[in-house]
Amino acid sequence: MTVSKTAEKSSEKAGDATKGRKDAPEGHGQGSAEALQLGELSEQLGYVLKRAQLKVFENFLRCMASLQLTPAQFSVLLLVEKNPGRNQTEIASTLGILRPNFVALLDNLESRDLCARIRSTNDRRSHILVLTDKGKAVLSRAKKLVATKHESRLNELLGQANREALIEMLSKIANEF
Amino acid sequence: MTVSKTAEKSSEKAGDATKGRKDAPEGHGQGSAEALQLGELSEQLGYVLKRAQLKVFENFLRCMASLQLTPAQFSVLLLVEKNPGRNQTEIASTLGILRPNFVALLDNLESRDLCARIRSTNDRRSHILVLTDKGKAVLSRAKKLVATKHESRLNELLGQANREALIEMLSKIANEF
DNA sequence: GATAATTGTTATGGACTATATCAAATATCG
DNA sequence: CGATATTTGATATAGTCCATAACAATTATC
Repeated sequence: MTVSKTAEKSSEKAGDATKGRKDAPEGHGQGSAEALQLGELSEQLGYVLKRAQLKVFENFLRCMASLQLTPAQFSVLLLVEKNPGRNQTEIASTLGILRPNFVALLDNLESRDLCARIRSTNDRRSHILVLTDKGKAVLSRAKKLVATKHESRLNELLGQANREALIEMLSKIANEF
Repeated sequence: MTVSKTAEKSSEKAGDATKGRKDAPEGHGQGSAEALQLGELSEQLGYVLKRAQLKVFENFLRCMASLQLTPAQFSVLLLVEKNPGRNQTEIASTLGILRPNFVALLDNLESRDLCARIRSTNDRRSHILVLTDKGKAVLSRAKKLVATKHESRLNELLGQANREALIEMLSKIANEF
C-alpha cells in the first residue's frame, strides 16, 4: 500500500487574502500585508483534521441537498437499517449521541416518515427503531448519492488505495487514541 | 512513502457492547441484545473523520490541561507568533474564525496576558496582535507538551511515516475538497 | 414488595457558529 | 475638498451541537 505525495498547495482557504502590499514606513509594528505563514500549524494534526472534517461535512450536505439528510441523520438511518429492532439507547450510544439529544433527531426522522418508534412488547419502556418503507427508499438513494458524488470525489483526489489507507488510519485513531 | 496496514480492530468504540446474546423467543421485534453492527458506517469518511477529530481534540485538551489552552487558542498563539504585527481580521480569517467570534477568544488570551492588542499607527481602526513575553513562554511550553504527549502518541500509533502521510492527505482534503 | 436501575423525555446551560448592525476610521471618487 | 462607500473591531442575537439534571413509567433486584 503506497501513498503518493501530492499536497503541494501552499494552503490558502478562508477569506481572500491576495490584494496588494503597502510598504508603509513601518510607523510602529505592522509587519506588512499579505499571505500569512501557517508555519507549524499545517503540521498540527488537530488543526488539519478539523479543517478536513468541516470540508467533508460541507460536501456531504451539498451532495445530500435533494434528500435533506445531515451526516448525523444519515448515520442513524444506516445504523437502524443494519440493526433493526434496537432501541433508542442502543442506537444513540453506538453513534456517540447522548440519549437526550437523540430525541429531537428521531422526532425529525419520524415526522418525515423515514423511521418509526415501536413500543417493545418485551420491555414497555423502550422504543424499538425501524426504517419505514420510505426510509429504506430514501436511504437507498442516499447511499447512491454518497457513492456517486461524495466518496468518488475523494477517490479522484487521493486515489482508491490512499482513500482506504486514510480511513484505516482514522479508524485507528478513533478507536485507540 | 508507504502505509503499513495495521487497523485490524473490528472497531468497537462508544459504550461497552460485548457481553452475551439472549435468544429470547422474539416477542415482537426485539432483534436480540448485544454488539451493534456498524456496517457501512465504518467506511464512511465523514463518520470516521469526525470520530477521530473528537478523540484528537480530547487528547489535546488533556495534554494541555496544565496550560489551559484549547486547540483554537493554541492555533491563535502559533499564528500570531509566526506572523506578529497582523491585525485581528487577518489572523481570524486565516484560521477560519469569524471576526465577531474572534473577539471573545482574544479577550480571553489578552486577559491572561498571553497576547496583546496594539492600536496600529498606520490604520487606527485595526489592532495589531503580538504575543507577550508570557505568551511566548507559554506557547513554548505548549509546543513541548504537544510534541511530547500529543504528537508522539500518534507516532507510536501509526508510525512516523504514516503520520506524515495522514497529515498530507488531510491537508489535501482541507484545501481541495 | 420496597428499593434500585433503566428508558425515553423535558428542561436547561454551555460552547461554537453565523448574521446583522454599529461607530470609528479609512478609502474612493466625483 | 467632500460625499459616499468600505473596512475594522465590537455588540447583540439566533441557531446548532453537546452535556447534565431531573422526571414518570417501567422493569430489575433483593
